[in-house]
Amino acid sequence: METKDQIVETANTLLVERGYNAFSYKNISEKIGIKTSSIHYHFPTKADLGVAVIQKHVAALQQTIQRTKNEPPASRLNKLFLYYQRLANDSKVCIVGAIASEITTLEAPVRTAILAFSNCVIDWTTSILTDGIEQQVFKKITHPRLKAKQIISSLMALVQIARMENDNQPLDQIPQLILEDLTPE
Amino acid sequence: METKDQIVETANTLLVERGYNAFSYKNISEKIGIKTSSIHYHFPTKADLGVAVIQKHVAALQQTIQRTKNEPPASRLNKLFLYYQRLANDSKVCIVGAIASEITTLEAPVRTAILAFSNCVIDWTTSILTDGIEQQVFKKITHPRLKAKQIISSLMALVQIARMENDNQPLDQIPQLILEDLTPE
DNA sequence: CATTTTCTATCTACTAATAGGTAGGTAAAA
DNA sequence: TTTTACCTACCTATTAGTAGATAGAAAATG
Repeated sequence: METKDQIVETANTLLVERGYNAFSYKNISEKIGIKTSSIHYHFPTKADLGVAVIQKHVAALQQTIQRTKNEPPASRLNKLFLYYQRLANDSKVCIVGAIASEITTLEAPVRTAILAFSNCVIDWTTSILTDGIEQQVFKKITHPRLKAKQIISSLMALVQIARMENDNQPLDQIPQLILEDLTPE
Repeated sequence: METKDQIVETANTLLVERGYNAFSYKNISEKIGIKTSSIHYHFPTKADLGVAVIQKHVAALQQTIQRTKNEPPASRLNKLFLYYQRLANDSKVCIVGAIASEITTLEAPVRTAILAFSNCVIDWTTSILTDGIEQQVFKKITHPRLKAKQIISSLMALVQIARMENDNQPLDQIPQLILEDLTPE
């Protein structure tokens, strides 16, 4: 099962680097030294591969959610920041951002998968916010889910813009900015 | 010079709907009833067309900037919100967002053009903020340009996520949220 | 003014490259 | 002996882009 993982890993890199419509089985085959037909053996269609890539992100996120569930809200929020900071460092972007602009061209299963992942991120962020409000480390927020979406959105697009600008430390001061906005008083 | 405009207009719609790599000369030719070779006559390469589309956005933005330059900061900010709200209503996205995820696959002139447009938007937003701070309708901000980037980013990605979710009123409460954050006291 | 020439915007017909995907064979492992 | 994981060889559709013809408009010339 090593090749299969390698395919998903390579597909992920290419997808996040170039977008969905600009990566091909040929790209992957050249990178890992395998024929395109062998990739079709593991993932009959490109949609299958796309879904697999997204599901890997879901799995990783769910692990992070589990692993940090007992940490204080501020610390969990920091994990979120760290995720986007690492992306920026590697000149990568969030997979939601990578795929979102091509959504109308995607096969239904891929659309479903990316929507599920996006919801997962937003749900997690929302729960961090509501926990923080409850514990009074964050100020009251009228619509926590909307605020969560706003935070995720800003991180997502900041990373995209940063890559355009060849800036790989775009989020150095952003967490502070967001935290200030969330702090009560 | 009507066909040329029609090509740019159609290309823009397709680009914003499907992304850069998922729209083709054939798509355009079918939509406006012309052969692909005729499009090549007006725009020899796809990069030429891409640049033309982006430059139309730049021109429109510069017009808005000019037209509103004497309005109060809050009103100008509202124009910005309105722009993104209209996009969301039409299930479209900001051209920066549409192109950003494919940036590594783009021809240099297209990259340069989109970066210029992006900077134009950020510059304008920054000047709205600094004017507002000066006139004391907005609270003091340590890094206005960063704040501007954050605002634009959140709008850009909110619109993208909204289209994924088939939500075409995603920005109903966002302007209020941003304004609260900017208001002094 | 009439004619010739050039220019503009389109067309038909083509190319080489690439896309995702399929059919069927094969060697080794289970 | 069946399954797994690869291979070669192919297919059809599409891509961006080119070459060359043509009809009509505009401009230059006698």
